Amino acid sequence: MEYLESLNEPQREGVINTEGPCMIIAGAGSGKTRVLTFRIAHLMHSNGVDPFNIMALTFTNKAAKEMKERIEKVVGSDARNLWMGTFHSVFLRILRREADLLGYPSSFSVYDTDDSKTLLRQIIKELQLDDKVYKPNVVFNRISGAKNKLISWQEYVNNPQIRADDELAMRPRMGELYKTYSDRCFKASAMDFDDLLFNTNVLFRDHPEVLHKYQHRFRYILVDEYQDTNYSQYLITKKLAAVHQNICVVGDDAQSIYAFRGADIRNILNFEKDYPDLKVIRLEQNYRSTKVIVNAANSVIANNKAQLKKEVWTANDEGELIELLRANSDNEEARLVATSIFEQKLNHQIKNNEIAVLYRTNSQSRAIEEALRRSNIKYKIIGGLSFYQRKEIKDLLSYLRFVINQNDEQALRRIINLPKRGIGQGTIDKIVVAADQHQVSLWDVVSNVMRYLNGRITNTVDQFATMIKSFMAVVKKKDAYEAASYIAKHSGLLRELYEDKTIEGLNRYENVQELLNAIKEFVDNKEIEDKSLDTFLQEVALITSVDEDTDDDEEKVTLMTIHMAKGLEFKVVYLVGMEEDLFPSQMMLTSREDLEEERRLFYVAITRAKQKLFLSYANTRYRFGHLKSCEPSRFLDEVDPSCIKVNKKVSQPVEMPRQTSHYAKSLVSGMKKESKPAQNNMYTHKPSPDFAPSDTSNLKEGMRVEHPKFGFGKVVAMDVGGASRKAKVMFDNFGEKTLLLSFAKLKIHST
DNA sequence: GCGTAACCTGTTTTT
DNA sequence: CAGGTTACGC
Repeated sequence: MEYLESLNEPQREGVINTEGPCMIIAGAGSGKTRVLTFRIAHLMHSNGVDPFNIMALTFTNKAAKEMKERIEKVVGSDARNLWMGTFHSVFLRILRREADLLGYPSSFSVYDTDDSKTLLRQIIKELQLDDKVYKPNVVFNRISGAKNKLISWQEYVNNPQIRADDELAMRPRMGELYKTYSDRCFKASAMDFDDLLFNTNVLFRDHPEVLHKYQHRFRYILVDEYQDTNYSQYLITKKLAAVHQNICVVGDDAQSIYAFRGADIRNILNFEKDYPDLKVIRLEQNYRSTKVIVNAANSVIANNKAQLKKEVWTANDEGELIELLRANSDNEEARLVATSIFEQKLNHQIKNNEIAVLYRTNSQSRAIEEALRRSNIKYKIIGGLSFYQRKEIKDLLSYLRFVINQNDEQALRRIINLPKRGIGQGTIDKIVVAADQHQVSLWDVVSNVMRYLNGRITNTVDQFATMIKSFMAVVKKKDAYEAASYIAKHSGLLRELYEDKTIEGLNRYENVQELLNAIKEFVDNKEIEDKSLDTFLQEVALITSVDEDTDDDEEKVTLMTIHMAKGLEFKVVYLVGMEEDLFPSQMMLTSREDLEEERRLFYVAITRAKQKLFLSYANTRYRFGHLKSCEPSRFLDEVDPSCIKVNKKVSQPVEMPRQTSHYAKSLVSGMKKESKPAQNNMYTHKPSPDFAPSDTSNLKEGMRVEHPKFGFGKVVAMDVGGASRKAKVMFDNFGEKTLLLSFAKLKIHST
């Protein structure tokens, strides 16, 4: 096998140890994808395994596609028969096939996060609950969290611990919301993202014969990015692998950054317990980055307690030192980055597409964009609002969805008055009431409106129903493209957009055309047999922004969040906004685990760089409309100082905020970092490990409170200016701070 | 039912 | 500050 020649020893082990459970701990840049690719190729090529018997789960559809292409290069077109994709897409496929066992039609809809939250907003309103207490976001996260831990609504309402938690959080009716939400989704023949995994578990639990079928079919199971799987995903793979035990997980605990989405790092930390004869392989040699970058990353991650033992090293050159750019404002930071990029291109012949600017939050992209535009540097932004989340796209998709699945309530509500046809909130309410009274679906009422309602609007509603019925007929006869363009034209959506001559309207029109083009491409694809609209919708449900094709032929600097950068690499990386409260994010500072996840995020950012890393921070930044002073991030202190060079080119003296971190102080005084951290700074206050923020609705002047970062303090004033609820607190060590109460996490200690 | 204007509120990451 | 929501007048 000539491909084995190009691998180092542990990599080869990872490729040829195909039988039995196997865990590959792959440090950043250690050639993980290569090993995975070759492992699959080896299975097929040398061991003669039918690709039909292999399931490979990846983190994004894009990763799956790329890996498939790479495997194809080694073993040929056989690779197409591999089951490869994200957990969501692979099990969506299985669920469609087995849907009737769960009481769903196989054409069920998939609700995205938007649909879910809209539905929750409706339910909260219907139950007459206060949406300030039951914030759709909070409720959604709570339900999502439960589902990811495989807690059904029945178990949820019957669990005294959970009930106590909800009551403590002043949200006693959460279980009811969970139940209603589940009911409504089921009635709408819809599953949300979490349901796809949850219901797969239900399917395997309640239908042993189905589980059995897939257990025997998938003799080899591979899971990439295992550190980012949640309990639900963990159990699916465990069950599927139970018979053959040929499970191979690949991951890096140091790069687990999705706990907020339910990822459980313990899945990888405890993997050994499930499979006592587990073969553990460590890929510790980094082929990607310079020594400086590897050392810096190691020095940072060493601060985390929860991690698997591993030592990443590299035989690469020492490389250039990391540069620290200091700016007085976010705009100046952006200018410094732009200037530096210009210099890199000029002096080191670096191309645009070898450069990335990474940030913690999407909102930080603005300043950078502006500066790059002014410097005539081409750039592209990855992430943010995805194509499939745009209003006009969701509008047309809702039409298509509804024509396929008339139970889809969210889709119906979206399109019934779009474009405006005089069916307003009042009419919709009447329809809902009628449907409820007669115990029929909304579509039953709409399609037989004369039977259930009377009055002026029945005519309009009836016209709408007739239109939908005609669409349903078209879909039966035509392929996806013809059906979709017919619907786009005859629904009036295209006309409305066409008549909008503003630049935005033009854009939207083009976007819809683009969607139609995508459908055309789907129809023209020779590999797909079934060209119905139905099939297209199934494919499209799980497409996300990462998967979208970006015009790579053009040379552009890449701008994205650190999360999006996982799995990518660039010669030169700029990590901007290295400020306390921003990175680590102030929302993540309540527990040690949270801080460790932020630190892993920092680790991911550093290790994206192959040759050169720039870190930057600003002393002031616009945050929610106001200019705020910022302090350098504590993370800067954690980077091995011998890896950093402070950029001397900053002309203006750096104005320091009142509370400066140790690192900032050492910069001012020109001291080396060996000196002790200053007393009374943020490191000295450690919130108790069980720091649970109190409910602050009764917060009053004079109360003594604890803040996870600023420590203890006393409330000196309430409701200071502005519309939002704010409190002014005098902290023992940090002076006076004004905190936004909806946002700040405070623990009340005494009155 | 619809459009406008005043008003409110919030800030993380995304399959 | 900006985007979303509500209230009100037509």
